[in-house]
Amino acid sequence: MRIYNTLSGSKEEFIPLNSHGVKIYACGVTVYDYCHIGHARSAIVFDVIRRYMRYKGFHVTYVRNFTDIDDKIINRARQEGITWDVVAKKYTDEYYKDMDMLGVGRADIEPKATEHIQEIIDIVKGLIEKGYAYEIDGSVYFEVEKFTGYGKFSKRDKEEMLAGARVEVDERKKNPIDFALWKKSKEGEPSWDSPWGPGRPGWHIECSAMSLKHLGESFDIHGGGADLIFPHHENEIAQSEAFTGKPFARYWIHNGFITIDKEKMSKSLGNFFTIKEILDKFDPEVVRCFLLSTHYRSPIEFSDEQLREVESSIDRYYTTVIRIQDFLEKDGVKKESSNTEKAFEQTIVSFRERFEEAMDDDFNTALALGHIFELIRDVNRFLDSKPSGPQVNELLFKARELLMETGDVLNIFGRTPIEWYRSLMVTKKIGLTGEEICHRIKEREDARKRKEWAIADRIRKELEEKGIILEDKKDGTDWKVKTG
RNA sequence: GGCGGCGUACCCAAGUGGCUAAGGGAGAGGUCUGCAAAACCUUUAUGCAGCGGUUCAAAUCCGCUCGCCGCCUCCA
Repeated sequence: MRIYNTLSGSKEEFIPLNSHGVKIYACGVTVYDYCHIGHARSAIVFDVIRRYMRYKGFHVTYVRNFTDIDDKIINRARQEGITWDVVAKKYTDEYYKDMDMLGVGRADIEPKATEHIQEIIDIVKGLIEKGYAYEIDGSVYFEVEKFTGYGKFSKRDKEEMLAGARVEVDERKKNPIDFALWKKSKEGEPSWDSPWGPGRPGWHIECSAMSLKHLGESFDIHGGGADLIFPHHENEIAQSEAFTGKPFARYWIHNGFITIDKEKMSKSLGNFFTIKEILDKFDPEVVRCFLLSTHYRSPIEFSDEQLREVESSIDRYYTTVIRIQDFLEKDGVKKESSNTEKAFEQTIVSFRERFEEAMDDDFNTALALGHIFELIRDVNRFLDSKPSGPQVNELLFKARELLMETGDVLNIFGRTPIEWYRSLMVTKKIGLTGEEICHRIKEREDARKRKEWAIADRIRKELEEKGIILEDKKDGTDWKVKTG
């Protein structure tokens, strides 16, 4: 398995510290507002990485934190006239709702900053003792100049940073780029007791404390959005390595951004969509598949049009599943096996290899999806050849299993076609019930028996206008929700 | 200004030295169908922003130019 490591700026063979266990820490969210689709991307990317690692047989310990105390939470609490912990609780709950919808699994450990105050204080104390940090008036800062490798990770010149940026106002830090480990609380702000008086943790220190506690001094993978590379991860490395004297994370994985009109989606620009807003219009599987249809490090341009296209492509999968089911239920006459059957068997045999090859290459989900859709086409082609023979059912069964198994790594394709259409009825706001549709189909079937085509066609058209497509098959008429 | 990334068909998107440049969506034509839908087949890049170079061989490596974006402040 090869992974692009931000640390080296190139793809590296992945070798876990421990041959069977992989330890992953991903930076989670600050719970002060609803999550937007960018948060979803990061969560889904690491969810897939973790799933694929498990698929490959690794025992994964996955840690993803919540930042539940920080300036933004305090500000939000002030705005809403409630306490900070109520804000944190509310948006943590909302986060879970969103992630559950999107099929993002819970991490094995989900630590919160405020549950690790003692660990944080211990590290800050240790850093002061080792001479890497200093206290000024109840706040503690990390002294960047003391840490030799500072800037290496984000490829910034430390000397230049130390010399420049003197715009800092009213700070008594030794150097403007020194960053807070512990912040003295102002009157009325939430605070915890510490050797330096009442205060709260700085932003970066919580991740050092929580990863150290739950994964140890050195672990395999650390990740998050690419905007965390500097200063967050640079600072985390400095703190952690200064404190433990050991190398921190071995592989650093960063996902790219979602863009709107080519610009980064962000809170400050206001060009964002919340997960809730999108899920009101699109099925979660569509969102998930959309986010996986581009390599995780590349930017993705968000648009409804793209989502609709993905919706149509997922429908292609479920339509094929229906075809397989119809075929398996028929259980036709058994004959000699044919050449098409042998070719199809080859496709199936090589499929898993191609899927893994794609995923092994820095989690290339876009390519993996390409292989999946290639298999779907081959299944359809095989079915069109009207195959018969002792092995046909077995092959189709195997193909369906492979699609579901690889889909499971991406956590897509996990439902039945019926569930898919039921969900589309809701997201596409089809103003009809299944019973009403069946009733119309029955009427149309009667008309067809009488060969009253005009009536039959009118019913078809009516339903289509409401978003329902009819499919006449040998033994009856099926319906589905129109996509795209 | 410093550092980094991107530019592949009508749209999205893999591919980063060598078989016919994946896959999805859209369009056109066809097979099938009472008509459809679905599926399949054919078709839409002698071409990978432009120019030059390295090489037997480049979308893929190097240089320059143009265009777009990100980080350098909180940020997934």
